[in-house]
Amino acid sequence: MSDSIHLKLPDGSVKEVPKGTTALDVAKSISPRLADSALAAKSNGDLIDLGRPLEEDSELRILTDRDPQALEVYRHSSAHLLAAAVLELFPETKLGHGPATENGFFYDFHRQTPFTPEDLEKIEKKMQELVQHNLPYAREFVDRSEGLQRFKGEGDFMKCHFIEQFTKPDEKISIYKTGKFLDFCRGPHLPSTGKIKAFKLLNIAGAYWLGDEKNPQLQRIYGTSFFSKKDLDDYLNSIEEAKKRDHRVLGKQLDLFSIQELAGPGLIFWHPKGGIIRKEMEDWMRDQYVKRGYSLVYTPHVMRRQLFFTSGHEGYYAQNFFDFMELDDAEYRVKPMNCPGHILIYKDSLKSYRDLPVRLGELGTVYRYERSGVMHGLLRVRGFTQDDAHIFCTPEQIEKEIADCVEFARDVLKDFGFDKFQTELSTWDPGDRKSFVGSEEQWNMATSSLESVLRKLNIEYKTIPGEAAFYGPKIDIKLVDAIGRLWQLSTVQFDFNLPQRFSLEYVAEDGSRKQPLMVHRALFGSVERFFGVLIEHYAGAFPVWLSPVQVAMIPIAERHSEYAEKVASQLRAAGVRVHVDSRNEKMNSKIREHAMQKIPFLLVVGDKESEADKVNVRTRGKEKTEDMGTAEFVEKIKKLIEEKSAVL
RNA sequence: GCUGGCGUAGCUCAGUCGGUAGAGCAUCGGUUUUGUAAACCGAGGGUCGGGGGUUCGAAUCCCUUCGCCAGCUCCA
Repeated sequence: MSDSIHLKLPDGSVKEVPKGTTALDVAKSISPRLADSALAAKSNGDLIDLGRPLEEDSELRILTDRDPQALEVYRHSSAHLLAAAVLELFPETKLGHGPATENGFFYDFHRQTPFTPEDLEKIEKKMQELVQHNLPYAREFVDRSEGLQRFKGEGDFMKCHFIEQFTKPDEKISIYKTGKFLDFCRGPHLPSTGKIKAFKLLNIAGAYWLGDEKNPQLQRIYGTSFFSKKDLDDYLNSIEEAKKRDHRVLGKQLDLFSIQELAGPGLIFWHPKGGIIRKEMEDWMRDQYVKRGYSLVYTPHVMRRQLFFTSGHEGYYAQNFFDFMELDDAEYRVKPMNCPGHILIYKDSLKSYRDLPVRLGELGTVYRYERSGVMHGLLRVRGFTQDDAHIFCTPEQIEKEIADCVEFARDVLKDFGFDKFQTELSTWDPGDRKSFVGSEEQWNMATSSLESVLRKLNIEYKTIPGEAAFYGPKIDIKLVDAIGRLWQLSTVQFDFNLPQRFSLEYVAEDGSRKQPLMVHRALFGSVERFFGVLIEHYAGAFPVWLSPVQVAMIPIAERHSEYAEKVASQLRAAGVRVHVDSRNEKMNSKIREHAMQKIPFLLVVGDKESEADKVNVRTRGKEKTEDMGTAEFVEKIKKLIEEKSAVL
């Protein structure tokens, strides 16, 4: 039995130290500077407190503010700091839990009277004070029963729940203490509150206890913290930047769409300018349908309720429907999905294997009841149009069909200006038969064909077990927008359910009747949602081909209007959307206005231009204007539109 | 749906202690005819989200309802 242990450091060196040495001791022995900047440590890959005595040989790494992993510890400690400050100010508060999150941290509190925004300021001030006091995050181990008793005595029912949930009866439990605040917590934490340099409380929100809406709601306080004031400011700025891209704000400023209180929430009015963008999106999609061998169909918006009993949707999604209506002694409903309609078209005639694959596509508008609190601009609505298609094919055809769908999806995203994606394969949970229909063979076949497609296309993907639709596995493609946010839009899904429920058939080569496989896919996802993402991605500065107004003509004085009209008609003849602004306003004011409308090209014309058949081009985002022959500009913009160029 | 916040002119917002509503931009009329991001003068515009209540009197206080925002829950 040796009293010393060996610690291997990241530079490869090995230190022999007495048992019980802490990571902080090691840091001190390396340099006082390191000891000062150390925040936590990693021992054999596990995050630990700097002050934790080391008992055995291990690989040790001291974490400072250069390690992203230290930030998680830092934020977790920030959450404890928040809780400590709340207890100082509001001692009667009961505590839930307070983890680090992707962008900060939160802590859940239970309290009779909810926190107000003024409370938030007070709490933040108190946190500042506790940082000044440089309180240690002290860890101790107590007997489970003792710990339970202590929390029970304080009425901390949530802490008791966590102890009972996460520890076994004979275990010692880990407690962290910061000032008056005691937490059942496995850590690790910073050595003391003084290490926290930059934090801000952001907002207060409700959150269900244990995430279950049947439980009472807690008060959740959100905050964030960073290693430096500068990082914090950068983050707060980036929130401000994201706000400027908000499609609801831009939709108003650029007059793209609206939602009308009188008409109802979650229902979109496409204004003329948004309508042009929608037309471009739809034209693109319909052209692609035709090019890729899809057939375009249209199905009714209101259909007999019986259809949805047959499809099974009545049972599974009744809570997501708009209520049905009665007409002539029958019940009808607005469609919440397009699949049953397409199936009726498929079934209307007997199909031969020679007819397959049948690909039926529709820009189909559906209505779904979303709970009142979940609507969000264009991204979560009650009425929307899916670029929906259903493919019916033989087992031999399935892989190619899926591969084509995935490539189609990538082409959509690319043409609309997205070049980064993440792909996910959602599979079933064989243990959860209640949530998934179909046999094990069906699931295995379907999942392996999806996998094989992704492999053949050389697409990296994440598998997410248990996330499949109840009727089959699916491939989801998430796009990454201009500021790095992820959006779920495209989906390619297997469906075992509907072919069975509707007894779909085709006649095989040998004359027997077989059931076709069915693929359900939507690439924009919903036209509304895709539009919302486009607005945010481009911050309203659309590529020329999508811009509602592509060129604004600005005659300098009234006498130049005629020439402006002449240029405009040349542009219109070339298929360009051009607006001539002949208002009695200063040129400067017109430039300002149209620049704020993010119009790609402003053409100023005066005496110089009209005499030489030229235009003065002011390009969005560019400081300098340039003189150009009219014909030259027409060719330039034609080319940009044709190429769907994202740059001007 | 839940917790909290918020609804004032077309838009962005001010409005003190409860005393009958105001600015800028936009709109309309006029003047001006302009060289690269806001010309000047004038006018009109409000059941203060809706309904009810308290009060001599309500944008302001209370109740209720609709909508919006943040988050939770949900998202086939």
